[in-house]
Amino acid sequence: MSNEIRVRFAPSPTGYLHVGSLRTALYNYLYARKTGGKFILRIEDTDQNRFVKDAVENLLKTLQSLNIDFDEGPQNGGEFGPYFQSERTDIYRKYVDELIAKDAAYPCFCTKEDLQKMREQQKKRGEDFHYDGRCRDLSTKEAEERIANGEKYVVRLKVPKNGECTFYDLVRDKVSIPWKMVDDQVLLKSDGFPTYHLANVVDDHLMRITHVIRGEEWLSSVPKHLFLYDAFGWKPSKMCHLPLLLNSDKSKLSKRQGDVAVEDFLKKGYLKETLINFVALLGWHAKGNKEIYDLNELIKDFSLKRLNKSGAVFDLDKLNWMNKQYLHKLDIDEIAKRAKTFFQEAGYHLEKTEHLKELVEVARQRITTLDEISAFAAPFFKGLEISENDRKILRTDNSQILLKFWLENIQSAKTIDENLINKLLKRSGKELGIKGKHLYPPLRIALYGKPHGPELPTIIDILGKEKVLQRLEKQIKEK
RNA sequence: GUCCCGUUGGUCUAGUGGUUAGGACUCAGGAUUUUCAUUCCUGCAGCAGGGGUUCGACUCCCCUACGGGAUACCA
Repeated sequence: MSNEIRVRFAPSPTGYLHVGSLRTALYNYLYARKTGGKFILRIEDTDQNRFVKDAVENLLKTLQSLNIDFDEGPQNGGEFGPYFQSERTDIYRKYVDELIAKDAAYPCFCTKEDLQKMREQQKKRGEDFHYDGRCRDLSTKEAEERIANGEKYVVRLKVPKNGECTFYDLVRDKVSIPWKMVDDQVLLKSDGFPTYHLANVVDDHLMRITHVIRGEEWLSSVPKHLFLYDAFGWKPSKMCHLPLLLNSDKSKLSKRQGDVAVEDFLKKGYLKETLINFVALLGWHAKGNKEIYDLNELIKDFSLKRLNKSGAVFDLDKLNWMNKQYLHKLDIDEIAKRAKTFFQEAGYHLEKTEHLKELVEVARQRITTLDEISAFAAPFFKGLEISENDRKILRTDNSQILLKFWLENIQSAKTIDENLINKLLKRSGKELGIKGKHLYPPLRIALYGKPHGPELPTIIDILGKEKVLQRLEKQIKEK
């Protein structure tokens, strides 16, 4: 049991699930499932200024809808809770005291104004900002007195002044960072909440996290964390820093350049299978050329050893291609079920379910995202919007003869099926001398509103006899 | 600025001390299809640059360039 792998996804609830976060969550999940370990969700809500209502609910809902589930976390509990950091402040307090006692941290009484002044002076001298350590060597007595007097304070990390911190990252191997680049970071804020650095280390230890798998933006904070582990006398988790997800200009993937929220992609009709598959391949790849993976296959093939080192551009073109793959591939009933939401949103109702299925089948071949299905299906539900150019085609003598012929024959037909339609198509050629581009486009325009689209038998079947007759009649009258 | 990390076609990537550097997306052309879509075929295009090490480097080492990240009482 003691060598069980335990990994965590530790988002801060800022309102929505970022696709980068999804990938981080996914890799953690895959690693846990691959190794038979545990996957833990921990909410990093230590910033009271960034509190967003319902953010946690949204997060859980989104992850759930992608079938990523946790072994421990806010919803299912676990023996290492609570899993909200905001409910663990007493714990952090205790460990901060321990750090101070061990001379690894110190109280700092500098105010925001003091820091601002410090910043300005350093800027004048052309230096970059760092805390100058003026409270670092206050005597214990003085510090205790000032605290007793009710002075506001924070607790800072007492980082070494010289040397460098060397560690091994599972993705990047050996990394060295000089201590002089590491600031006396605040660990405990004046509101009593911890900063990320403290909470993260304390919780990862207490929750027995064996592998920290997170974004590369944390790489340069690792020395602070290792310093804390060391001060506490704890064994650090293994570090694994993932390459970043990038905008097409190669900057860190951000909201400014398009959608980054998983829920937005879902709303737009990207399938969960696509999202999982696509994001999994941004920074990881198994040997070989396989690139369509379902969740189980990912679990089977996943390995931290095959993580990439360099950032990956989130390419919409390829996402679209992959979504089409899944639209074609997934079970038709499943697609139909999911399409219902979009039909409902558009206010479309089909009486016969077999027609729904038929419609979804032709639609899935021609759309990129599922939300396009309502526009694709519109001609079956609403009045047709025919372009002026297409109307001209309908008004030709040729078209009028053709439409009348079809109207009469369908009117008198007992059953209308593919067989009949094909016969009529042939007879149109033989008896009327109308074929090819004089045959198909006018019929399709009259019935579907556009010269391009599904096969005629399909259109006619979904429409039903009554609507077919109405539409043919209308174009004959409107000549 | 400083520190850290990275660099195989436009994008995602496979790959080896000796390969015609492989696949996918995109794009272009073609075939099939009544149309559209699908599918299939073909094509365009790549090891950032310079030094080493080596009989031989895309592959190992160093430098440069470029890109990104970090430099908060945010995570």
